[in-house]
Amino acid sequence: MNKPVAVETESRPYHHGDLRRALILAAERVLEREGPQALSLRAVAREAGVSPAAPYHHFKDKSDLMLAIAGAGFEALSDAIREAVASDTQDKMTTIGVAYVKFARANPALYRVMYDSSRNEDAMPHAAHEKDDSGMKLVEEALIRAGVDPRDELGLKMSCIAAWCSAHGIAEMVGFAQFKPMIEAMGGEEQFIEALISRSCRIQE
Amino acid sequence: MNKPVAVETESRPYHHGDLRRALILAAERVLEREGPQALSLRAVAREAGVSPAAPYHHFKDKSDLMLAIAGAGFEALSDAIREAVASDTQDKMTTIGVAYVKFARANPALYRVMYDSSRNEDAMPHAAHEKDDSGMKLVEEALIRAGVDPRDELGLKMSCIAAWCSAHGIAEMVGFAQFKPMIEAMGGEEQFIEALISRSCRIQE
DNA sequence: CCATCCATGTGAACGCTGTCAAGATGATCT
DNA sequence: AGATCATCTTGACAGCGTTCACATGGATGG
Repeated sequence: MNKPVAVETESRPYHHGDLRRALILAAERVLEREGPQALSLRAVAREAGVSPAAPYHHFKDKSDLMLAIAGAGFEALSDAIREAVASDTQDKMTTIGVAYVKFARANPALYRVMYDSSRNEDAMPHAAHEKDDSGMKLVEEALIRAGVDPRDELGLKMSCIAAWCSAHGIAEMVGFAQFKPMIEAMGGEEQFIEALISRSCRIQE
Repeated sequence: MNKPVAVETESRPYHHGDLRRALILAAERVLEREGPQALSLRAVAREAGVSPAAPYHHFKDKSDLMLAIAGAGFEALSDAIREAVASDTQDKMTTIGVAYVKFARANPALYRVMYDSSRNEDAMPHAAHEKDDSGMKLVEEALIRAGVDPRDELGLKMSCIAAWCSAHGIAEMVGFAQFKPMIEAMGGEEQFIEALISRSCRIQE
């Protein structure tokens, strides 16, 4: 009944402990070290120290692996947002938005994987976004605190989605080279992001 | 001594016709027929009826080809926006935004290629976005017409960027499966998009 | 306590990809 | 005409995702 959990970089029994988890961790390592282009199934297996065919006993195919990695990413993102909410600021919506974009900018490769696998359309029924729904809840609360009518369920959800879309768009585009002069004019990326967020996620009455 | 300076509008085809252009057209055909996953250099060459190595005489590498395809896409997008502006509607900003998202939804594979190559960061100096700048101008005009102070250059540009980011975010996320119930609740994708756009791109005074 | 099962590993192979070096082709310029 | 040189082909290489047959060894039941 021995359940070997969390065998990170240490012991390596010839039969692996928890390869599934190890593969996801290895993937994150590869992602950080070499970027999203280099995130091949074989590279992950190599990093984890197993043969290229081994992952197929834990994931249906490559995109299934990516989905798992994305899932871990969404958990981390959710944590980041929760943390941002915990800090006491006045404008919760802006705080959340900035935290979101900052996460994306801090983990660009991971963020890319998260949304690339999300867009696979055919692979969404099992919802890599379950975790993100918790973020959704936080945004709804922030919106209510900001003055949106809590009983207007539809409007609440639409505002939430609109904010999410804006944050995503900003996250993806902040890095564009053509914005560099603009970023300098605003006094740094941080200010640039905050300005965009507060412009986009503002509540309207 | 006729040295045609790599113009893209109407340059003298050298050998067997204008392969460069033919490749871009072939790429768009492949894109429409088989989606962005299938858009390999070899597939494009195959579609154009040349050997896999032929493209290398017209493009530095694959991502260079993608950049050219993306460029054509941005031109088309710019046209779509211009057309939307030409139609007489009251809320120009919403009209532009809806046109933008509709274009992305109508050509999802192309749109993906456009922004994937944009994000390559290292490959941006030669600006696949030149064409999009014309769209930028249109948005600025719409903003001014909507009441933004024309003399506040920085604010104008920031509003423009914010709108662009929102539109991009919406374009990328509308297809997500988890929004399906929401789209139905709004009475169709068209209404859904318009609601999001008008929520995100509204001017604030 | 040993035999057996079966999830989990390996190795080799397939067809695909991007890329390059070397050679063929043929339009253009003196 | 012959020379030049951009263009295109051929053939090769490594790396990719994926599959198959086979090896391994910890858990299970007799």
